Amino acid sequence: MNDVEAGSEEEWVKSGEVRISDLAAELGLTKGTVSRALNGYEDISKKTRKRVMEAATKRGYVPTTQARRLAMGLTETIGLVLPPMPSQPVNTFVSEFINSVSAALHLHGYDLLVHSANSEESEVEPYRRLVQSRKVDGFIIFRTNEKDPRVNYLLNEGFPFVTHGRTARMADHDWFDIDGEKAFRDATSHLIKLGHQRIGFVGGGKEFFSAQLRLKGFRAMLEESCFEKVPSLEQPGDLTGQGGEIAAQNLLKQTRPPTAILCANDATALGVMKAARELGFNIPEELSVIGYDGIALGAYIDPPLTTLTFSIEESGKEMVNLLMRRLKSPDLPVISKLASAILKLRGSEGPPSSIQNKNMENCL
Amino acid sequence: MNDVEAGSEEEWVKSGEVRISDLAAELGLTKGTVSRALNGYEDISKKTRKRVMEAATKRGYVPTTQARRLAMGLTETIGLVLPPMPSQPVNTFVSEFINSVSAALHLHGYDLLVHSANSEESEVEPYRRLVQSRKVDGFIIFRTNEKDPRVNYLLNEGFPFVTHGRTARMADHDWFDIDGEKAFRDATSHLIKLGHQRIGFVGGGKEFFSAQLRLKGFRAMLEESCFEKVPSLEQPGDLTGQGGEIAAQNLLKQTRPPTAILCANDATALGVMKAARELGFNIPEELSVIGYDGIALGAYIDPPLTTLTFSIEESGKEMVNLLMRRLKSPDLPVISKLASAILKLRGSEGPPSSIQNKNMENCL
DNA sequence: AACAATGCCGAAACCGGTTTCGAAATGATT
DNA sequence: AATCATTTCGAAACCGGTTTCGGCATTGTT
Repeated sequence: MNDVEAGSEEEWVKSGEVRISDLAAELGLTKGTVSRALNGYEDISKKTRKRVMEAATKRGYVPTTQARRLAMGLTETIGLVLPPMPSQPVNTFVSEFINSVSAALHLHGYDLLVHSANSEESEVEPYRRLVQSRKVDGFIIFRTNEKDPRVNYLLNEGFPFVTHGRTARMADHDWFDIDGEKAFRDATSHLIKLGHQRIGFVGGGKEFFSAQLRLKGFRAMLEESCFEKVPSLEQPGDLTGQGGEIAAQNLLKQTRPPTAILCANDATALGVMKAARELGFNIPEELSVIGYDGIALGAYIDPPLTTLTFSIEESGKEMVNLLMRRLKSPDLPVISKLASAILKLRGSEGPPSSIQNKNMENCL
Repeated sequence: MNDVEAGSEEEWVKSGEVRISDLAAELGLTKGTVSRALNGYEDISKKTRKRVMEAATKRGYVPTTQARRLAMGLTETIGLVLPPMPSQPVNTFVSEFINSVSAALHLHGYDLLVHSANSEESEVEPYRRLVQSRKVDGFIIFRTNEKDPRVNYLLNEGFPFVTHGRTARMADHDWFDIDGEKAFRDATSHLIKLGHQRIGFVGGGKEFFSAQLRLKGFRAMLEESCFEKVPSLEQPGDLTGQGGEIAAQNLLKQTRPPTAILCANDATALGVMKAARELGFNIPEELSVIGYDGIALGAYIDPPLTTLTFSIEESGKEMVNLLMRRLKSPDLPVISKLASAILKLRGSEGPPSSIQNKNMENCL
């Protein structure tokens, strides 16, 4: 049923042409009274309130947002600054994240202002501008670095925000994060149980705190399982496909290449798989690969990418909850929320082709 | 160089604490004069203007956006409503698009308001709300349908907008689009030159105008090349990976399956490739596959996906240009811009394994 | 020196709401 | 019936800017 057509019934009133003063004049009231009637003040008689409400709906009155915001001294808008995107293979996270954040904000009557970062200027510049011009009441920050200038700026300014991911100053601000450490313990454990003895890891740069935590989980599980440390099996990356390719080449050209590679994210894993193919490694028979992010597309490649996945929708919701709490009561102690990722087996991992020596039992 | 640290120099002034009235009082002027001085009015002496400007920068004065907007009667904000995303495999387009639109808007002093569509309510509801509450001055619409309720609503309302993609009412509104018809003529031509005799096509639903245009280009090139029409080689899809899988099964299980399949987008192509693998078709030896969208990830799969690609950044820029023009002069005639996609060969297509009969020359 | 033309700025209205304060009307109490 | 408490609404200030209009001071003209 298409309810929007040529649209010419009786006296068609263009949306938003009626102001509160019009309504007041029509009802023989002052705009102050009309405002209070509509906003549920107690000092308005039931009869008057009803009259006002009915007139408002009949005339299609909707308060002008700008005026309301000016009067109330708030913007009801949250800012989200997109970090510069160096043509990453998979940005599916971003759009889904924006979508979930926007939806969650909407439930609270807030809007989402999306700003793009200009890679030529300082990272904090967009934040500074938005704060100074008072365009937003708070920020949603994602893809945090350990030392994050954005976080420092906003903390210093006393401006509300929530991060997706932890920072060095995580004790000073609200944050939401996925427990990447536990996730990689799980994934590593899974590979060990499959019989892998040499497991590689491709991380992100040191600046990505979350990638560091994933590395930490990887190491912890290896140590728990009495694996000896092999530094050459830990390769840095940059969370892109290209970085994954380079790292995989470094790993697979070794005399004793790993039989499995854990990747700090799915983009990296795709690069790793590409490099592995080019070097003649069959996946998963000769090389197991596990990613992190759970991008839907991973299910469509060959073999489908086993990955650690989490709910982006939940992330958005939780972050908005934290932020709304902060906006309501700026002086509450900081809180945080840690959600867990689950290992989604899809086929890019399996037992190693030749289990050289089953010495994993001598632990304990 | 981290310029944001503990930040305590002399008298640190919190951003945005100074109002225009403060500035005026400090200078012994009225706020009207200060406002005109800052906004370049001609009736301000050079001396005074300089004084005002210097005081403004020294005190870090930035006008409060809400107040300015209310006074000037515009929002300087453009709305972008995300269509409901049924967990599509590849939404990379969306985030890149948002990024480029946001950047382009910023050059004109405009902000981007991103709104998510609630799948439970009517498609136009978010637009209606944004219009009525006067939160935006115009819209960017993408993923248009041939009969598009959003377009109808906004046209009826006389509200400015630009679409990415054409509609049945394309003569009545500004639009930007990629020439999908030409793109698919090119791709089809490429396959024909490679020697393919039976070419399949997996489209989108009838509601996707752009997918229909791609089909049109496909058909046109076949006809030009004197191919006979084979309806069973044209399969409907839904622009998702799953749709591609189903369509591919329908195509490949035929007694004489096609040796190449053109897909209306990359997500579909991924589904097609997945189904082909499962049915034992080697790509590209036994089946060529070509997609559309140019998602970066296509370069990482095996074989890398040949696709029709275009510049999302250019799309965003052009659309913003069209919209800004419309906002400045609402009564100008509608204009449109058609950009072209280019065929990016990556490896998922090649000559058919057995060139059954070379009868393509008998055309002309 | 008288007068018109500019240059420059103050005063005030305005944008469209919200919120505080006080007064009038009503109802309850003694 | 006089007093007090309550309900209900009007009046006005306010949010922080922009823009129009008018007047004073200065300069230019004859």
